[in-house]
Amino acid sequence: MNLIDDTGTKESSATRGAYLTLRNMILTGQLPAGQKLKIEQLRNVLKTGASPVREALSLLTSDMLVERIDQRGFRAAPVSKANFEEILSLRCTLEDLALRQSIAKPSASWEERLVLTHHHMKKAAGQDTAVFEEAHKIFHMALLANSGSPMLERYCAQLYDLNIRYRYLAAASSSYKSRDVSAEHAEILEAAVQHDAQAASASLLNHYRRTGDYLSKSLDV
Amino acid sequence: MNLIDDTGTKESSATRGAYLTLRNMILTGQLPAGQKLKIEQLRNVLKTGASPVREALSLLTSDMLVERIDQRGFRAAPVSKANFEEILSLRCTLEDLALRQSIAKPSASWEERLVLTHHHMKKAAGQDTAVFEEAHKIFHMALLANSGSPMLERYCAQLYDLNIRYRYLAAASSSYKSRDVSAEHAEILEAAVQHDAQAASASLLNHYRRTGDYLSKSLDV
DNA sequence: TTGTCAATAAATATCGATATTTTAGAGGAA
DNA sequence: TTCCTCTAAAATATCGATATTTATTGACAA
Repeated sequence: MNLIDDTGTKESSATRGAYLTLRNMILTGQLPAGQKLKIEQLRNVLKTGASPVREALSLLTSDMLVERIDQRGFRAAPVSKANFEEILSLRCTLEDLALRQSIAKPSASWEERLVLTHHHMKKAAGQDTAVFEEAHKIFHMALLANSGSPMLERYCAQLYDLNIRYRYLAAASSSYKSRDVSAEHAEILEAAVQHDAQAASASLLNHYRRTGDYLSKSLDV
Repeated sequence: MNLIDDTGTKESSATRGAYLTLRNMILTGQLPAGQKLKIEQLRNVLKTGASPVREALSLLTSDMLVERIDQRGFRAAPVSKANFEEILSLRCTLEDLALRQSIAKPSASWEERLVLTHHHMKKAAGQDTAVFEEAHKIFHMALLANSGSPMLERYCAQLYDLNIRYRYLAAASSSYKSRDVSAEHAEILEAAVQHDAQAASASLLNHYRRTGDYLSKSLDV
């Protein structure tokens, strides 16, 4: 969950620490797509034994961030335009569903959380990319958090992360310039607290598709 | 994939063997829901070291068949009526989508595969439960296999497995008597090869929901 | 030059042992 | 009794070493 936690608090376990660090490295592109992930090499980077590393890689396999090739080790999952478009399309379907379910039986505490996380995200806007990304994810997940379907939310979170990876990828290329999306966020929030499922869903999908087009272009280059 | 493969061919790796065996044991209820999964105990059952066992359990975590409690080991994922209904609902949404996408741009080889797997399933009807279950899954996954979205298919396969677990659970209880579903299968196949997305989807969802009601009742007892 | 095969090097997968953490239970004080 | 606290037992998490498997290199034959 916490994107930047290497030194800070005492890691609960070596495996969990390795998992979080590796995941972060793959999402941000520090470990490039397709790269071979050698145990010995990662042992040095993470300063831990082979078992935690292997376990962390196994966990990342189910997040679809790492591929396991039997008897031949692990590699960072490859990226492609087709994969990106698949993620975008699935995300639109599943988040639309989760958002509508969340709005269908709204609760006061959920709405309060929405307002709060939106506020945090706005405050984080000026800061470091990683800090904003974290707040951005929390806001978007909060939108879906009242769906009553934990598995659906899990799928959405997974797809969200996979998408982030493409954002970092585009940011590294020159053609991508981050656009201002704060108005779009405000629009989604407003519709959600008004319990207007139709408008909320439309704003959310518009938000994703516009970013998607943007990223898609930078993948062509 | 192969539900019954303990002794047969040389296991490619200890981890993979442990993964397949454990998965099967959880799906069929040999390892009851919620049960603590002790490494030492599984080591004896699987006749392998602690590392492969731990890795297999990590992989099963992402299949949502095993829960990991940090520093406190693993346990078989619990079952509940709410969880069952969530699976059913998600399954209907996602398989509906995948089936429609498959039919949207049909290919000859896909249709041939449908007919073939349906035939195999019919032949397996009289045989052992495990054999039929395997064929049944292959037929249902074949229906979705032309969606062009590997991730969507993966989610569907995952949800399918989670559902199987409840079928075994119900079979163990007295109130559940397996009903005849061959007519329903034939109906789905027919609509699919006719490229009638509307009818195929309706039949598929009907098939799932009827089984769902059936299972749901047996969970009440 | 190209292709094949054997020997070597590298990397993975696995094991056995150990340190650390959690759980269970006994004993005692309020 | 009920609630702590402390200790012993059990189980997890992790390490270091080894066996297996895969990849690489270089010699030799076509």
